[in-house]
Amino acid sequence: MARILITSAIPYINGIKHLGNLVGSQLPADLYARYMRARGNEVMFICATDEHGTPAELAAAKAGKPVEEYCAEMHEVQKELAAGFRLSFDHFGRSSSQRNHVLTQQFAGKLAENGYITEVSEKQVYSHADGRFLPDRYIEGTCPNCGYDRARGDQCEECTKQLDPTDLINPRSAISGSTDLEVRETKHLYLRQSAMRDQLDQWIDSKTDWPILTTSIAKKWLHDGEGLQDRGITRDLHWGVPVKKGTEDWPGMEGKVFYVWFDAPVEYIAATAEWADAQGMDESAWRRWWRLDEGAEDVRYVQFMGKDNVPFHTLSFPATIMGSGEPWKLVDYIKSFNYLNYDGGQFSTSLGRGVFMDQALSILPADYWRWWLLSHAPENSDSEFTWENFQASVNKDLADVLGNLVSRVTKFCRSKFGEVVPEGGEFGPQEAALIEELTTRIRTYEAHMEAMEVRKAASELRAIWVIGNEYLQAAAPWSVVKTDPEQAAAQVRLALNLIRVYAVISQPFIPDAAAAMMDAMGSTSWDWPVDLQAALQALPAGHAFTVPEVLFRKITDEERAEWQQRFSGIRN
RNA sequence: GGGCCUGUAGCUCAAUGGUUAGAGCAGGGCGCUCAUAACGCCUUGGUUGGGGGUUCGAGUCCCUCCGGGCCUACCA
Repeated sequence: MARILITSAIPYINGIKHLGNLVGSQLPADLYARYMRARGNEVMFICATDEHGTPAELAAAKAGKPVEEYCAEMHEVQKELAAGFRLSFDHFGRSSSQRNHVLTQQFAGKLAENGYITEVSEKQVYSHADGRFLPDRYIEGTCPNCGYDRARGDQCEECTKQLDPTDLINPRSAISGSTDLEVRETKHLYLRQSAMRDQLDQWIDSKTDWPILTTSIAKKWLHDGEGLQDRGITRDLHWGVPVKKGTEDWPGMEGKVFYVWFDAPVEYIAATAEWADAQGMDESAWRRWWRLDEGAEDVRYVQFMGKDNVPFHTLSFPATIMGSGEPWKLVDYIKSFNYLNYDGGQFSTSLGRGVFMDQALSILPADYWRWWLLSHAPENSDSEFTWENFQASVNKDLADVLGNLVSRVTKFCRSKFGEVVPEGGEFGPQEAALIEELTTRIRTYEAHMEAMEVRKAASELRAIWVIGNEYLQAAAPWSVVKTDPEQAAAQVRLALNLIRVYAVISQPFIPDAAAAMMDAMGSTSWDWPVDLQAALQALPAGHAFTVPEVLFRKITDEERAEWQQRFSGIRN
């Protein structure tokens, strides 16, 4: 039994996430966590809301609420939705927690002690009307290069030229539109990532089994231009972790907070501590997952994220850990994903284009979405959601192949033998062949799951379901029963046991349907079918079962057309 | 501009440089009647984006052109 620490990139607090966000981190992380638990490993699966930063403050202001209150509410909303999608976090924390404040400040203190923090005095734009410093991209103006009048302070989206906010002609606040701006001198802390470049480079080089997507992004940042740059880790905001050197005040940093990307990854650790607190456990309960000197030596740590998060997880956060000089657990494997597009374009939170988590659950159960999203996960390149594809995949895979199999087996048994596992007959060559083929395929499925090859695992699982139908067709108990009821009984007994095995191995993908299958089989035995021969005898002759409700109803053409229309434009 | 990823059947995707490029869906044919008009079997379908090169051998490696996407460090 291994110990596996799994974290999903933490979703930002300012609204409900869309399906692209879900499939890029939380959902595959959940698949892996569920599989690893099913195999008997000790798993710690952590996620949280990422609550700090300018966008959170603006979203709260827009909602007319204090930012603390806004975040608390949105955290509950996201927590509920995660539960709705059956995301099996051991803890869903908050980056605004006291645990995170303390840990973030401790890391900063250690980094300062070890000489990895420098103070830099710089000029930033302050907006009197907004009462805040403005991040570069919150300043708009006319591009000096191409004349585009909505260029942002960091880059002109029209001509792609990199800009400095002071380059803009007629600059204004993107928040209020105010032109009452002032360049002010302000002091910030920088993390000296450049000083750790070689160490990070060697560390990345040692990760030869990581996805290309992960390592190529890291390499680019390490070697591009003058190499890895130092990074500002403080901001002039109110909402965040106050800048402190451990537990001490940081002279000159009064009123400033740490940059959200400095405190967000630390929340992985803090959320584990929050978990221990919620369980009423002591410090050692969470430290054994994170401290190499307190039991984490044998932990395997896997992170899941979309490609936009890769630089922070391959460079900034490891630099924070390495620079602390303390024995914190570094990530062992980073599984990163490309983007999911929506029907010919991008999902858009601002335009309300695409399907969002709450909307998805309002029209269909979680398993439908889980199955489609995971079986089409954007692992090698961006992939695309279309309603036609969704309807076809879900109807065929879930309703026809799996759902109908359960239905035909249970209903046939009920009509010929009653609602108990029938007695009599023996397994013959046909059954032996089935068991052999299934064993091979289950081993392949396990290998794909171990390797986090999500689409391949889904494809193999589907093939395993198909074999059940092939067997029934070949065995034809509905014919055999007329001449040899004992033989038909043995065939049906096998098929019923197959349903229980399918519930066990399908559970990581479709937990609700799996539970319904297990429940219908009157069993609570979720043991993984390491020995399939034995697993197919778990339900003995005479064992009672029930015929379940239809597991997956089909999506009609009318529904598909209506949803296609409803989610094409502006979110209501 | 630079870097990276990607282009394979109508659609979604496979294929350590090594037989005749494979699956699922869709299309066509046959079978079955237990089942959610479900299932099974057979089958049509390819100049692997274009061109050039390396090699005994290229979907795979190199060059070039074309298309799609991402990143480019103060949104997170």
